[in-house]
Amino acid sequence: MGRSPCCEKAHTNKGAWTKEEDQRLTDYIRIHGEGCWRSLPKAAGLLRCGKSCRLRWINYLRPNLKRGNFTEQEDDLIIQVHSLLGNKWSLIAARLPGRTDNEIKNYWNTHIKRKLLSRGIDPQTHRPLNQATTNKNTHTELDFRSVSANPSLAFKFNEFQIKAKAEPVEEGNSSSSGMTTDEEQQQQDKIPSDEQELDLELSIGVSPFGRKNNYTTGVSTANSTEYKPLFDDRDLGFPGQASICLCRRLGLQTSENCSNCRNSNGLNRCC
DNA sequence: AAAGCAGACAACCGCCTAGAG
DNA sequence: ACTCTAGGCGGTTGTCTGCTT
Repeated sequence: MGRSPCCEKAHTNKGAWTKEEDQRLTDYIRIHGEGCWRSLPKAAGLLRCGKSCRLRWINYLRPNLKRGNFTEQEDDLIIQVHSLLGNKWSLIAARLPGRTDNEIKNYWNTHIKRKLLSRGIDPQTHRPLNQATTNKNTHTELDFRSVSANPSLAFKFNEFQIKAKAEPVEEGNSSSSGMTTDEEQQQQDKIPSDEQELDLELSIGVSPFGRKNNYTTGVSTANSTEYKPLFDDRDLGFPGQASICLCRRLGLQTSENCSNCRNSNGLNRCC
């Protein structure tokens, strides 16, 4: 038995949206708000799939979207957060107000990938290209889905605060990169200093605050490890959006340019 | 001026998860 | 405990646009 289609495909428009469709969707959401995407097209008089409406709204019609070129600062932030989270576009987008996950994903694939390659850096591992083939799994990409879906894994994260970069998540002695500990150490020793700056000590654990989907970061210093929620939708103006504030941890000395670090009074609130 | 090509990005597809029943 | 559904996400595709030949 196959998967049931998300909508009646025979009577839905596909392809580019017309101005009239945009207007209908915008008007409807202004009056009724977001949500119930499945029934929205019919209610709004649109011959579109609910998913398509949601995507159009989120990626194009939603207010406060920032259009236009990415700044150098945004570039750097994307690269650094990507080095921590991997292809978690929605999480990366949560750090760039006004940018969408789709926009960042496209920008990554068309600009940043090339930029990194031209610098001799592997876009997936964030390591020098000549190391990329032997060191593919040693970056700090975190599989949040597997953590949340696997209670025993979640327990491990909670109990032991496993360091994502330094130790494999699976039990046993197999290294994720297929190298021995000594070989991995040798690879680490070869990494140029500027690369190592990106290798923040990142540990994660299930949120001690008991909020759903609040994964935490642990930032180790010489004396202690500080754990903070990675995202808390209360920190943002729009509920449901995830927030990760890493600006200090990513090396920014001030939070002046991080809108998520400032409250409505312009005061620093989370760094 | 026209054809071919590459880049950019909007939109779609299919999978996954959470929550309701 | 199980099934079903809606929403969300990441990967991929399609189309448009601008540049080069």
